[in-house]
Amino acid sequence: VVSASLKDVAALAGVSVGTVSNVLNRPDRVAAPTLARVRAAIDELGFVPNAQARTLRSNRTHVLGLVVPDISNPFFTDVARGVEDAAMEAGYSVILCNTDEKAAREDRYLSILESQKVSGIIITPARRTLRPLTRLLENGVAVTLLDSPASRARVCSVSVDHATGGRLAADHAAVLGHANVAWIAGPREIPQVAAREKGLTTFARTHAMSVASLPTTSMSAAAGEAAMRRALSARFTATAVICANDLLALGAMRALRDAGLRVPDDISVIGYDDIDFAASAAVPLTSVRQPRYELGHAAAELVISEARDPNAHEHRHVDFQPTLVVRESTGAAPR
Amino acid sequence: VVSASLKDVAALAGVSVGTVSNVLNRPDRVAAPTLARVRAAIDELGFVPNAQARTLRSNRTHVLGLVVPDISNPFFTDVARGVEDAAMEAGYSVILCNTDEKAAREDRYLSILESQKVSGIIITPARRTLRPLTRLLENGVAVTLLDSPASRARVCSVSVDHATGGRLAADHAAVLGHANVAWIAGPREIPQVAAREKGLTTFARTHAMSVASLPTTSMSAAAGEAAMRRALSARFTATAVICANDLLALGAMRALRDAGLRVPDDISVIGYDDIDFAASAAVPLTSVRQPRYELGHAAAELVISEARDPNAHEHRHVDFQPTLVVRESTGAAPR
DNA sequence: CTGAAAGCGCTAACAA
DNA sequence: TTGTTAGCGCTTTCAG
Repeated sequence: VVSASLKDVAALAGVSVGTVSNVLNRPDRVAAPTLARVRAAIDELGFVPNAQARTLRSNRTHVLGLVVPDISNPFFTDVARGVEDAAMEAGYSVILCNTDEKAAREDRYLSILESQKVSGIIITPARRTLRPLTRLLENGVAVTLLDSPASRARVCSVSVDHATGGRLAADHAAVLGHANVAWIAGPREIPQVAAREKGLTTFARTHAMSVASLPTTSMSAAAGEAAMRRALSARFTATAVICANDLLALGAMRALRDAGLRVPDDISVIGYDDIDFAASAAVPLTSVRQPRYELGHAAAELVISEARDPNAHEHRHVDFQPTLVVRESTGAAPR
Repeated sequence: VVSASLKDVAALAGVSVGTVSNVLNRPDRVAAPTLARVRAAIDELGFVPNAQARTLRSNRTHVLGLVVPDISNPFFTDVARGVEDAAMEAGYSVILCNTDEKAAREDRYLSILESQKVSGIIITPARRTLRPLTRLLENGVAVTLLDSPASRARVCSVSVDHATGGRLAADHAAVLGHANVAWIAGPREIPQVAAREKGLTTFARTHAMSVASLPTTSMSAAAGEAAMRRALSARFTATAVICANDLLALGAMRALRDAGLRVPDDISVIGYDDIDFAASAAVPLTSVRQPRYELGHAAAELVISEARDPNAHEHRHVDFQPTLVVRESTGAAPR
């Protein structure tokens, strides 16, 4: 069996292919009776237009590429849902591309997306440059950057104000009376993390708060646990621990518990991201929330708007504000 | 700017388009010097073949559809990674479709996938029937079912032996001396959950273990916490709690902790899925592991193999075995 | 081994 | 309002 084509529909309805095409694309240009007849034929044959052929001729696909470092990270999963929903609302579909932060994988995927003639790409690039996207941009593919500090002159972007996020965490600790905090930092090469640290330390400098930085090599729970354990084994005077993400915080809480310290009575813990598991941790975690779904949704809207009308389009930069979600892992500083 | 076409390459290399096509698809049929010349031209122009046009003629895409109920669920996230990696290895890309278990969304996506002429679909259907896939199947689209009990006569499938999973959990509890266990059940309509329960109760019947079933309306941590709280407020004699998934287990542990019970000293807890957070919970969770990534990888391999050679293909059913991962949340029954 | 030419399903002029 | 027709970029016979 082979699926019905526009020609088959035309034959069955007793009209020309041009008319069927009009029924599909400009129904207003078609007389009512003809319209009805053609639509009946379409239903009868279960005709679904071939998107490839349509593209070939009209040079417009309804496909987007979403390129992220790691879809198993709950942050990107929720972003992906936002992208997908916005895309579906606009009649677009989404090709998912996972780079694992590997430049080679990214290149491979960009080439596939080019070959698929996607009309837009939403990307958190593996490098800090738009270089690999040059040819796509030249060919008129709409690109929106997702939470990336790469140059924004030629593209739209959506991002979160991570400096504010860092400040929010510090401010919350200050209000609770914590004057000595530890910062479980994550790798400093990650730009989002660097921004959070900046917000935190800037606040601390102007509020008589001392910050002990505990770097880690990854953003995992294991890394957080190890860092906390190491810190506890030396003299440790902080009464609050602020972490670069929730996984680090969950790990840190495990180390604290093993050391016999109670959260929040002995020590407060603050995370970042507000992943779903933050709420269901043994001690529900206070965290800085990023609007992940909204981030993805906005990115898709931007890229679709550019794809639809490249000429009228002006590049925009949407900056989301993080919010503090207070749960049980933070309390007043012990005296 | 518009991207280079095969014709441009042909002109630059001084050969015909047919020869360029051969360089792309059957390089062995081309003389070495010509090959070199054409490849140089390809590089110089940065030529990337147009997949749409290729499809139109050859009627073969290199695109798969992945249709899942909920990509925010870590289970499906990891499955998706498996699919994606297997697809990439074989030169395919993946369109991601999230149904939210809504029939209407599923229909919409299936129509998009048909229109995109994907060569294969991996799906956990929203209904228990293949009906919505009929036309796709008739048109020769390869379909593989993902952990679904829908009819398997006409398609490949991959699944996990959930009855064995239930038995593994029960057996582990029995070995530790637990004779009274509670089962936090989740919604019974979910077939995977029903199978787990069956494995559990079958084991219990033949091993003098009593099972108190605590149904919930969802699979969330909140539901697990509520169920546990409710159970504790009545007389509660179980020394181990087995949960239909890890989220329920994490919620249950929170309720236990609030009630002043220690895990595993006073009561043991077993989860299901072994999501990443199971390991980083406050008390690392003993859980029944499903090979999620492998499931996705295998599904993609099956569907690609069918897509590549539909005639030589025979439908296969790959059944994965779950394994028990023992962590700190289980211990000997208190006496 | 290479070239010429037909045609995949559709859209977009243009003509009627 | 509808029909006719020329391609979109590529693959694939079939000749040479």
